[in-house]
Amino acid sequence: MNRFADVVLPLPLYKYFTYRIPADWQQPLSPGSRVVVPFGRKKYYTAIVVRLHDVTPQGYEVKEILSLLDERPVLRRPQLQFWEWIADYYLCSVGDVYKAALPSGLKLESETTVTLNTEFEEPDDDRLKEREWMLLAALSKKPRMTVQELEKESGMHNLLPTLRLLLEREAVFVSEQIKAHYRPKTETYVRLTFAPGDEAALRHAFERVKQAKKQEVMLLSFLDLSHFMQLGKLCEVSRKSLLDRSGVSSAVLGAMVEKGLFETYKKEISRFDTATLPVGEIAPLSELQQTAYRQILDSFKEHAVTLLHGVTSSGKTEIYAHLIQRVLDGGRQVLYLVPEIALTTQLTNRLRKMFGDKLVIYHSKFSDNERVEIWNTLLNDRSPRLVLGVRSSIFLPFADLGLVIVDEEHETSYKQYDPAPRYHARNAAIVLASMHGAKTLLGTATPAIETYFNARQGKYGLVELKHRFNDVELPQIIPVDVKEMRRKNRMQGNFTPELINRMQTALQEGEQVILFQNRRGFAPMVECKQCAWVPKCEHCDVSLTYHKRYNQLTCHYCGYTYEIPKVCPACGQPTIGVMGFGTERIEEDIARLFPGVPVSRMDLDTTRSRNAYEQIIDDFSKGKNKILIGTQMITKGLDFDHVSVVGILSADQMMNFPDFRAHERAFQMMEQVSGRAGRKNRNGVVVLQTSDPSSPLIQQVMAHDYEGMYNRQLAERKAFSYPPYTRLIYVYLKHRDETLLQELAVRYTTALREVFGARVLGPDNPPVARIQSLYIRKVMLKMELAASMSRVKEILRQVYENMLVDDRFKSLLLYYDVDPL
DNA sequence: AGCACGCCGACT
DNA sequence: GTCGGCGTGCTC
Repeated sequence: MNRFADVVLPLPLYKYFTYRIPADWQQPLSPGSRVVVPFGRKKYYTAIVVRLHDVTPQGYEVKEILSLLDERPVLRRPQLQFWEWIADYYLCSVGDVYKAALPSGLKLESETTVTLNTEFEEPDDDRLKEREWMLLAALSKKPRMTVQELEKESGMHNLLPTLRLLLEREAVFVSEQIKAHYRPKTETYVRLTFAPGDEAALRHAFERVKQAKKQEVMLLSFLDLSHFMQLGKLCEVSRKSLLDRSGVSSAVLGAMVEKGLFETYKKEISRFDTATLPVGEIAPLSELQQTAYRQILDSFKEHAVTLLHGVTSSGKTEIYAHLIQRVLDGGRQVLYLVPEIALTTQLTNRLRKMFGDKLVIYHSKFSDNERVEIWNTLLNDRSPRLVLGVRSSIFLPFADLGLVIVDEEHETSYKQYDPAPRYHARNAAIVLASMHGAKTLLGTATPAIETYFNARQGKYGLVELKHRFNDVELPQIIPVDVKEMRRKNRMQGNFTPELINRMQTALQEGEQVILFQNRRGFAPMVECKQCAWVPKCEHCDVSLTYHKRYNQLTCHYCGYTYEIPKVCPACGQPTIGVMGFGTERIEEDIARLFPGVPVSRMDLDTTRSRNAYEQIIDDFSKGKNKILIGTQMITKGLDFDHVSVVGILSADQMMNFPDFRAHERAFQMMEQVSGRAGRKNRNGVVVLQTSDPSSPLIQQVMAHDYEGMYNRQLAERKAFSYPPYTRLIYVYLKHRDETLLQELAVRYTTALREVFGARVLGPDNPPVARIQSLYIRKVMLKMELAASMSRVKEILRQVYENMLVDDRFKSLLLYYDVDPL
């Protein structure tokens, strides 16, 4: 047996730590197992064994593993390798990945608890100090507390020095408790104290309850529920169901337990409904879907990744279902990734009907206990399963993936932005799939430009579905010139007469309306009130952001600043101003324009709770509300049958967003919301309010011309060296002293520039310049595709090392965002 | 990430 | 003079 184990700790540390395996351990340790190890002076962490060896470490004293938590590893084979890939690619520590990957119920952490010594008396010659007094007073309220609780209770900070003094006096005791988060759910069960089928004992039991009517009822109920007479059956009944069935109080049951007829015990149960569900039929595919299905299978023969580009409502889900069925039949597992907001009951119910209990759902709103159960379910068997999950479900312990589906692959919520690991679940899933020898299918109506580029280059396979299911037509899009309406003074709040009229007609006919308002931008922008001209950066082709503090315009790509022009360069009028936002105003406008019409709003504010989102959707699809106002959220995976009008309140806000992906995003959003109009044999209309109806993007949206948008964007990306022609890495620097931060950021950027030249942009002062009292600077790196990423990362590490020569640099917080969105 | 050690300003 | 604030370094 090996003597040492290298482990990952759930900390942002860029190395593995070596511990001694206790010599007397009988059970063999294996990589992927959890062990509890001491770390630092007093902490204990759950670490994961990465490898075992016999090389005695030099230069420090090795500590011993405290305990082994698992008989069998909690990770399956490619998982550690997958973690290492993510850490390496996204420039973070494996510990960061570990933290994100494992449900916290599987990560025990030590916690210091403080206990009051009741024997303690204050000595006369060495009085307690005030802080000591206060601490003891707080502790006397509850003689046993964690340090965190004590901090809260006493209202004091920095307790540890005081606590140490008290410890020396033996006024308190402290101990490290290892806290297990996961608690299996239990239920009380009841069984008879004699074996099933023991007729004599049963007769005797009836004798004993003859005098007690209620007890007799309970006994009969038990026999009924437990099928006592059927031999070979396990005779147990949950306490709850027994009480329900018999209609007798729990006191009666208690009396029978006293008599020694019944015994009760706790049993671990699943938090999920485990009733075996019938596996339903999957609807046959239409001819077009059938063709696409075959094309996908063909494509998989040559490509590990295939893009299914199918217009909205073309029935992609049915195609997925058939592919899933095929893989499950082959005995392998499937991961079906969806963006957070697309995981609706509409979708889960459909899949439940098709795949019954083979379907496992993994949602961020599940409690931690539920997540542990899902983890264990996958860990404990390798049967074919379909996992429907959000971003983080790529970390589940799959036994044998045969297929990964990434639905709505263009969705930006697949990228984790904060905290580390800053990974893209679509791209990571592709790597995961290849580690399993599985295929990946990316599906969307509006592919990310990077993805479509890969497909066009032949790196991915490409299958297109250009028609909607049942030949429903794509909605008609009517652009309305807001600028003109404003000039003619015909706007009513944010609404053009065209939109109001369309809404009126729809409502009169009993139809519903969806209004789409892009999320309130956090980057203030400047525009010409007269002609809607928006200033752009000469070098980056990106709208400029307005910095109130300096009364300047900045490009948040290259950091270049501009003065605000006094008159508009386009129309010559002195009408330049900061763009207004009016999210809540929409609701007010509606109340005035359509008094009495029931409205609901769906955005981050109104969907915080676990059920609010479902509730809003449910109310709307049942017709309780007639108008739904929403942000991006409403664009996802929702099928409403009575929506005939979709209003896009301001295309400008999306198009002018200070981001090189603004047009791509705007197109995707508009195309996706349009898809909500007119389903079920009816055509819908989309009213698109814009100040520039003739702009190419608006034209492309009108024609549902993804290709056109793609080609035009690609040309711009090439001209300005953006992805997919380059790879981006952002370096974030944070410090609470802004002057120092600025100085160091400039020095860091200069150092990077010495190596990478013009590929380095910045430092930029992002619009959200301060988070939690830390100021932020952002440095951008644009690398050619041909550049060796490992080399680039090596240089980044090197430059950072070199900077550390200056002591002040050590207090700087630095992290990377690879392939940022 | 914590946690301990060590050096400086606001109180006794 | 002491105490507690906070910057810095280390953790197998």
